[in-house]
Amino acid sequence: MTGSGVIDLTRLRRSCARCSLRTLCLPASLAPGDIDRLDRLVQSRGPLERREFLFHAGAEFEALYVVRTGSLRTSCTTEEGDIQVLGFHLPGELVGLEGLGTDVHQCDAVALERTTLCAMPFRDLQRVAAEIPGLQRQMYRLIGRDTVGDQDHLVEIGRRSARERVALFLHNLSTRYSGAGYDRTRLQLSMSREDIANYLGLAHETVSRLLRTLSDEGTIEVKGRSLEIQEPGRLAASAGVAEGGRS
Amino acid sequence: MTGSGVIDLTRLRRSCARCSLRTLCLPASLAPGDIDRLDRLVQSRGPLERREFLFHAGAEFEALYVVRTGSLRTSCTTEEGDIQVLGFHLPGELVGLEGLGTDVHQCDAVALERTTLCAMPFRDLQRVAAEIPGLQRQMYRLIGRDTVGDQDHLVEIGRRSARERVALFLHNLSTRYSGAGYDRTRLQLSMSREDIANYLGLAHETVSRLLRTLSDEGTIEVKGRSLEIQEPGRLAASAGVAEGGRS
DNA sequence: CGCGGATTTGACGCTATTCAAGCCCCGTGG
DNA sequence: CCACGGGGCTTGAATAGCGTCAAATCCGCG
Repeated sequence: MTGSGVIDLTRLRRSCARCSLRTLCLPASLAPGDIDRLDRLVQSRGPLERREFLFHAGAEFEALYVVRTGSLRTSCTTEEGDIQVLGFHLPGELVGLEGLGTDVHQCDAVALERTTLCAMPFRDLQRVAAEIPGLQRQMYRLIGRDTVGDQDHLVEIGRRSARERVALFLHNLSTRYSGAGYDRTRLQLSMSREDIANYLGLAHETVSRLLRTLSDEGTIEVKGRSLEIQEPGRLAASAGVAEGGRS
Repeated sequence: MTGSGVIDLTRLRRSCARCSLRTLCLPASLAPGDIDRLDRLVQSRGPLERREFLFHAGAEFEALYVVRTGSLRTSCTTEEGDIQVLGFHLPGELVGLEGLGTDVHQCDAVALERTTLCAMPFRDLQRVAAEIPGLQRQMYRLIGRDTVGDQDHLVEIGRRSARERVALFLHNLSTRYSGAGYDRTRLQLSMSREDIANYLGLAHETVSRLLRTLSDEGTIEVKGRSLEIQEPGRLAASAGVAEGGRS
């Protein structure tokens, strides 16, 4: 599991206090002493290689994870064997919440590229959070953010045309990446067209076609999985949102 | 549903310990003494009449709510003014979680019929939960259940035919109602066809047509908003799930 | 260099939407 | 008590948008 980047990772891992994602993550607005306590329970996890699973549906829920670098896909498989992609998890975002209710993970989580994470064993986290109100509060914030993310997903795929879905998807990705400190106009997609299609409730051919349409219009430029947003305003308009809006 | 009226309700409200929903709700697996503490912070709310709002998007997040009797619809409005129905909330289910992240409600919540609720001021709840591990644990369970509910919704509307969506919707309603102690075969729909359509990402005409189809097949019997499931097995099959399955 | 999976593109058909009209149910007021 | 009105629901017909199937091309990787 802990592949070849150990040294790097260890350094990165050393402390939440120095983590570039700390304002997005659990340490946000914690006192230095409290961050130290949190630090002691956070475990490095990974790197996971592409296609490697973080957990499977049915596995015991042991920890919450935050993506540090890379990305994951969560999905569940229906009885007929077809897959519904539930979400993509980018740096600074939480993974594993769905296990909270039953202590068993309800979906699969798989790395889309080389991915590093922080694991927070839930039992320990709970114990420490009970003593640090700010940490408790921040956990709830992350949970709330996650809930709102699910809502956004619903808004993406309910009663919208395929074109709007694709545009909204790109717009949301851009917003989320920029929140984690990445360039908001250049996206390196880590998921396949099939994944996107499945996430949006479309056929992968449709996704492909619509990327081309948006590209022909000059809104974006696509080359394989690298994508540049050339006209953010037009993209937002195609998505049916005000520029910079949340969903 | 719970008997005929007000007296019953008042008595029920008196204490979580006697509430018929307690095993679904926060008191689950709490010691009697702890239930008393919880009791002291829980406030009765309502009844809300049909069309009355519990909160609006943008309102300050003050409390979590659990539906006691009746039902609510949560929805959000996009910039173009069209509505996405996010969820229906039945007895024993949580409302208001989406406010957790930002301290501001992200959607509207409106009663679909006469509805009573328990309100748990979040500040107090947090304080007490910090001292009662079992309560904290149960809060997480409810949150997890909510997350899984959102996932189910996604599975309902992603990559499924209209027919499957409608069947799955009814199947889920039936499962949820029976979890709260109601008859699993007789449903009294509190939401309009329009609401259902919006929830499922369909046109209301389509919902109407498919209810008729299922009815013609003898799977269900529909008369306005009262609905009887005559062939649960066939309904589950139409929904594409194993009978009794979760989603 | 060549294989296999991912992506693109085209042609065609079906499903669900849209538009339009009529109906039913229920509450309201005469 | 019945007539009226209106919103919700149903039904029909025509259309468009998206899915399906099929084939070609691209690309990364061994």
